[in-house]
Amino acid sequence: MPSGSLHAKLADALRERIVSGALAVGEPLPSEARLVEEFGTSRGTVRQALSTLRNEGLIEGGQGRRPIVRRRPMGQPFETFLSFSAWVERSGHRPGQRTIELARRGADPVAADALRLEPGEPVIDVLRLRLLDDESVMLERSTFVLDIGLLLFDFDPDAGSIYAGLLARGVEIVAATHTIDAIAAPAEDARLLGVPKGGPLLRERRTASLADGRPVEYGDDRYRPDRATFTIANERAHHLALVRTVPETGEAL
Amino acid sequence: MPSGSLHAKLADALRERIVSGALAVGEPLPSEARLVEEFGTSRGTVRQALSTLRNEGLIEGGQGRRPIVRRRPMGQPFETFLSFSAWVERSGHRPGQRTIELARRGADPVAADALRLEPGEPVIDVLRLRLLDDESVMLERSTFVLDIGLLLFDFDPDAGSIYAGLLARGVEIVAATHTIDAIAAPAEDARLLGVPKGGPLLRERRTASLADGRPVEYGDDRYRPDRATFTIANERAHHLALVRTVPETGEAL
DNA sequence: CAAAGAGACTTGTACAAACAAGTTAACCAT
DNA sequence: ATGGTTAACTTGTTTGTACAAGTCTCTTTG
Repeated sequence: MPSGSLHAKLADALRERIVSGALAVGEPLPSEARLVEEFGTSRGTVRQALSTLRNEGLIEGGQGRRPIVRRRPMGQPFETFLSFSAWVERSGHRPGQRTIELARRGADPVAADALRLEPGEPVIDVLRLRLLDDESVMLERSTFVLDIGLLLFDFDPDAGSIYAGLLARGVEIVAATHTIDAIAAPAEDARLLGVPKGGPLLRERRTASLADGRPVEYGDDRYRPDRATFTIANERAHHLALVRTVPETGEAL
Repeated sequence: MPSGSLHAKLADALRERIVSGALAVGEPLPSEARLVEEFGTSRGTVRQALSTLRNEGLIEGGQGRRPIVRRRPMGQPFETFLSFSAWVERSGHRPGQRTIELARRGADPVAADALRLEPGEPVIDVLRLRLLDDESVMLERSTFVLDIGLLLFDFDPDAGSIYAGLLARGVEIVAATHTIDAIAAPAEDARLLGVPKGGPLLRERRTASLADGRPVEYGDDRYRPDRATFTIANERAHHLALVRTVPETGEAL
């Protein structure tokens, strides 16, 4: 999918060589002069493409030294993090889901706050049990704003990813904030997930937004702690928007 | 600290206007033509500086529209995430610590694996109770490789951040991998943190490395779940190296 | 044999020019 | 007033040139 501009096409071409293995990890890229020759563009355009790859963390290198391949790009980290199905498939397992409830009701105070609505405003609630190789792994409580949530009635939520379904209908989620903590399993959650009541659950709360910044989904996912963890890699250069926060006293379950 | 090149100085100048508030969040930047006029450089140089800020996530905008200020840069997200003291101070609270143990012993298998050592090789173990406003919040078990760990005997670990002390001695940690999950509190941890035995704890395991990639610290931090959470903001454009993983069966506590 | 130097090669920086393409605001006509 | 068109302004893309600065290799020199 060449994105119109020349430097984008060039970046795509070089990225393709990296993912395909034509350029191995650790190997130096062709010199800028060679790329100019090969693609018939100016050096500025070549440098623009290389800058893109550098920002993606694919290549590194300094002055006087040809840039070298740092690593293979991972498919779509954003998709993977947002979509349970995509994550499970990437891990080499088989995803599944059982929709327990799909309802239209008034927003509870927590979800309303996250979605910038008034408590009681109509929203669509979804309660799904998520499976990994037929084993219960995660309990997902999602709240969608009304106009987006109504789309969920158009397709079978048991079929697969809700995000994929929404995307196919033109709803493009481009940003999300995730908060991760641990809670003691309430009776209902413990029963559905097959863990002891009061035992630890890994919780991820999520607010997902569209390109214009409007939040459209609030989610509360609870994982069996022995089946899921979160991993973050951060480097000094590549500053990550990752923050530990102190919740206000009394806010906890 | 102007970094030599013109475009770097220009980026520094604009960044300074943003952090100082001279350019408010949401406000458009001066047009490229104005910046060319003001700084007396070419447009290419101006665009290079703007590209830097864009990559830092400070500005955003599209064709035909002046870029607008997205947000204030946070001081040093890497430091904040690595250092408990820095995190607590940023949150407006008072950090504290009580060193329970500082010992030289053989590496346990888990730490040895993370540090690429053989089990039993000598390492430095640190066990510290971390306080937030005089309240126990986190239990930190760190294992340092020998040459780095020996430096810890030179300064008082109760004084403050170990990272700050190491940095002052020329040990610069530039990369880290964090894994977050939830566990049930063992008896000893429960007693030290003042939580019920078997209740949920938020655990962060960490491997920190130097610039050359050598891992020098393995850490296992356990938080009271009502006093700490992890928050991640990710956007489609700004791909984050953030991955959920499925731990192997039987690996859990 | 080792160290120093020269030269070729490479990437980084900076300037200049021109056109493409999107946005905004003013203007005119209905 | 409203709608559409135009014109000015803005950022995006591309090419060209020139020099600075770092890296590497080969050769010369001690």
